[in-house]
Formats: sequence, structure tokens, C-alpha cells
Amino acid sequence: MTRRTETHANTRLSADPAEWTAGNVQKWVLWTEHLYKLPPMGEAFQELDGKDLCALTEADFRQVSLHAGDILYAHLDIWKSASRMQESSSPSDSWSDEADSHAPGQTTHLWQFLLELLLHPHSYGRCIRWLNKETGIFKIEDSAHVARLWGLRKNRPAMNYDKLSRSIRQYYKKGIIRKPVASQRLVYQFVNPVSLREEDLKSHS
DNA sequence: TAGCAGGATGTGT
DNA sequence: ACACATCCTGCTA
Repeated sequence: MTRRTETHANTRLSADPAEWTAGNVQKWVLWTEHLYKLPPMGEAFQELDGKDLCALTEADFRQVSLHAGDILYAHLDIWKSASRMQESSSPSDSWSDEADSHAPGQTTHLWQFLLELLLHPHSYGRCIRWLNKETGIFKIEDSAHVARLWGLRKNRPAMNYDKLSRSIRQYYKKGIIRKPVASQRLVYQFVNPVSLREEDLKSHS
């Protein structure tokens, strides 16, 4: 077996599935099969590179396997949208520069991730959106989907909203996110838009 | 049924 | 040390 220097079984696939080689595609299929305990489907995607894969329809995936193919297709869809998210940038918002600044240790915090989703309503407005952008109040419309995107980003396939929301709650004490005064289900609030810039405001005295 | 609050403990960097 | 991830009990809409 080929052994790379990295510790992870997942050797850094390109964010954009369309850029995958045939080998990458196989790796992704195997990885997803393993993590979701699906039957082997690699054979059906043997000769396909990333572009071929992305050109396949949901029906094509179902032909491979009615149930597992469906899951695989849904997962590919998440990869696609996740890569779009990293690409696009809208540099006209007060939030945006903070959300896009994950150059250093690849450390994407949950609050940054949520902000990224919120900054791209065209892609994610159906699963998370602002209720009041000025006050930082937002609503998670599809908790399962947001959790899956988060799990993908962090490489945690067992991620769900139960666990994601626990992590959000950890922010209460830190003063990053809070529950709005008129607390509603799935509605949270970034404590202060300006506080997001605090790390850059070291030049005080 | 799903979401919410927060303690306890494990994990990877 | 840190930021979760996981797991849990009890509570609430």
C-alpha cells in the first residue's frame, strides 16, 4: 500500500471536485463509503476523473446504487457547494474580511464558518440566513444541512446539529454568539459586529 | 419531536 | 492550552 507522510487517511483532496484526478475520485468514493458504511461502488466510477464525476446526474448515481448512490450524490453536492464557498468573495461587507481571513493555521472556527455561510446567501440562503444583518441576528433554516457542511469542513462525518449547537453554546461564555432577547428556535446572534475586529485592534495605547 | 442549557470528558493540533 | 467533538441529563417549545 502507498504510504504518504501525512497522518490522515484523507490526503488533502482539492476543494473543487472538478479538479480531481481519477485517483482522487476513487479515494473520495472509498473514503465516503468507509465513513458512512456504504457498499463498495468504486468500480462504477473507475475511469472517471473529477469533471466526469461532476457531470453525472442524480439518476446516474441511483443507477449505481439506489440508496448508497443517492447518499454519494448528496455528498458530492456538498463538496461542490463547499468549494464554491471558499472561492467566492464579496469584499463590500463589514463582516467579510474577518470571515475570509483563515490564511494562517487553516484553523476555521465555527463562528467563522457560520459567517462564511451567511456571507453567501446565494449558495446557503436556504439553510442559514440573516434575520437582521445589522444586529447580527441569524437563523438556521436547515440544521441538518448546516451540520453536514460543518462536518465536511472539519472532517467529522458524525457531526449533527446536536453537537454543532453545543459548540455554539460554548460561545455564550466567550461573548462571541448569544441567544437573542426574544429567543426563538434556531435563532442566534453575533454579540457585536465590531468585536469581530478586536484581534486587529491591538493598537490601543 | 426537536431544540436548548450546560457539565463531564475525550481528541487533535 | 485551546477549540471543539462527543456524550449525557434535564428542561422546554
